[in-house]
Amino acid sequence: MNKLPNISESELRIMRVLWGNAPLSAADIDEQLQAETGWHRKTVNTLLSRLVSKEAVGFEPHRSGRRYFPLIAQADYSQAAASQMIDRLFGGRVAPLVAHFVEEQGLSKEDIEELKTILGDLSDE
Amino acid sequence: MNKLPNISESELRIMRVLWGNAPLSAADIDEQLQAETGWHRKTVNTLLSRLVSKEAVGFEPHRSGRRYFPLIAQADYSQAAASQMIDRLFGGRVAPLVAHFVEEQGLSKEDIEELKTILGDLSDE
DNA sequence: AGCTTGAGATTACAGATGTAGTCTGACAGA
DNA sequence: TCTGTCAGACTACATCTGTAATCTCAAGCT
Repeated sequence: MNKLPNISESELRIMRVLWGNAPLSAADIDEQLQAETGWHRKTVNTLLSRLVSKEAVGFEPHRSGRRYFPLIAQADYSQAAASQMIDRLFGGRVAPLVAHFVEEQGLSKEDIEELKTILGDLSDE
Repeated sequence: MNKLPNISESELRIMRVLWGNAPLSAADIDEQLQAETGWHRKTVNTLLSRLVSKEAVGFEPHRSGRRYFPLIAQADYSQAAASQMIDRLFGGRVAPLVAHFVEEQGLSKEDIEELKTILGDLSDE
């Protein structure tokens, strides 16, 4: 089981763009992040290089540039990050997190429905 | 609403000790962390200073030393960290996180029961 | 009154991170 | 073919982190 690389906050923004829509050129990514971050093109470039060396992102040549795409799945990364957080802050259990969340910001209707469905399915087995 | 300070991974270990049992001297903390981390006393000391300057930890003089205690509540910190993570990785919704968790590692009986209770209470309102 | 000792303050130093600037080489025109 | 341009490579640099080592000063021992 190859360990997932550490991805920093800024790098994660790039990953989110790529997870949403890949492959993309550096320019495409930059454009999509402009509104959100205002970063310089070079910044996007640096982050891409770092992600490539971490093997979190890959690329293929395309015309006179490259197309980048994620090498690690969003689901895998999210799951790993979430369970790390849950271990560190909630003793490895999900329920306390949900409880916290409910108290502080409440759940949306969709969340409630979805959770009920999930729990219902579990009871069936 | 005063922003919670950023607490790094190592600093968080100190916080967890203090959340579990405060006030404590630096030596007490060091002792409790020995098994887990093997850190040098000086390391614990540095981390404590950093936490004090971030105002995450406070202290009072005691004999020829100090007693440290947390200035931010575990619940507040956990909640903030969790919702940040949920925003970044799951678009701000809890259900997808739980769904992921279920798929990857399943839920304990307690989790299931607790979640049902939480959801049940919500439906009552 | 010196000397040792332990607590906290200050300094160290390498690797990660945020955020670019500069260098270089290939393609697009003039 | 010379030249400007744009992508990517390499370099920069301040801050944050992890992990200590050294400095300083007060309390206690002799």
